[in-house]
Amino acid sequence: MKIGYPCINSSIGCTANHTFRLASYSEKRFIETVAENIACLDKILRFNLENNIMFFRIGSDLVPFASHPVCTFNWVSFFQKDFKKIGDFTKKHGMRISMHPDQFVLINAIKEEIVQKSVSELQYHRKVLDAMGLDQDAKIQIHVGGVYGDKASAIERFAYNYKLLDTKTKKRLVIENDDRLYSLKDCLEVHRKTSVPVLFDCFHHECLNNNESLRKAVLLAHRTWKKKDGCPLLDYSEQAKNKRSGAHAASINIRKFKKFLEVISGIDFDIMLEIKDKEKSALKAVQLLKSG
DNA sequence: AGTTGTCAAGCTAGT
DNA sequence: ACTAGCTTGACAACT
Repeated sequence: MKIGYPCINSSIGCTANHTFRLASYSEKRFIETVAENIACLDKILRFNLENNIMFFRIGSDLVPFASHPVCTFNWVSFFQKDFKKIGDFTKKHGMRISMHPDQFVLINAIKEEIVQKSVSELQYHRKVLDAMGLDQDAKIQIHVGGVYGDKASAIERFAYNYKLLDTKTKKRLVIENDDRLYSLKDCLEVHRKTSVPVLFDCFHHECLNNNESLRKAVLLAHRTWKKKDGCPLLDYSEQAKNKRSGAHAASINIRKFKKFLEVISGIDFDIMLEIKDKEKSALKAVQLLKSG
């Protein structure tokens, strides 16, 4: 069981998510920014290794505008050695990597243009992971997408468009249940049509479910992963106090987390902690596992 | 140096 | 018909 956190480390004074305005795009600016991001990513992963945090989600801004038409620069070959170095480092130490494109990726969109842009964005993500030389266990997680007034058709469209994706992208793609539209049950239906693994988000499941018990839900999602996909992934978060329902907690409640681990005991996952204070909560969780 | 409005992309729900 | 919220950081223009 690996513990991870997403995109940002607030302890080491750099971020791998530098971007800039589209209006100020230039090849020079682009190269400088990507170089800066990769250098920081390297630092983050070294910090993680020292602290036994063996799972990390790389932010989508690592290569800004990578899927935008403005970017014609061949960043994959230009940064090939740097990506490879990072990939070698993570593989050497058995660290897990994932990515999570944002809400604009909708492969079940009705408009063909949106589907095309989404496919390009997915291809950008998989090119990063491929350039690092990572195995099929380095995943790209997305939500199923919009409902467009008819969930059954939207799911059909997802399945149809999914089959049109290139093999390299398909191998990395997993779907996550969300908190408003696509429940675990919906995701399992998509899985039956496509074989895409289901990444279980336990906090979203609290917000939207079909009365499955937590352990039952976890088992159902776990079953959708094949051996070559690596250890099944799971997103963990908690409700923020005094915030709207669905808001992520500022810091992990280690007692709640311990209880959660007891509920899923005997079922192995790599767990991503979607908690605002990032590596700080991850450190607490790692400590808990060590002591337990 | 610090503050504030704005940023590639889209959906849904509420007014 | 229109907009806030998602979830939130980081840039960039302005004090």
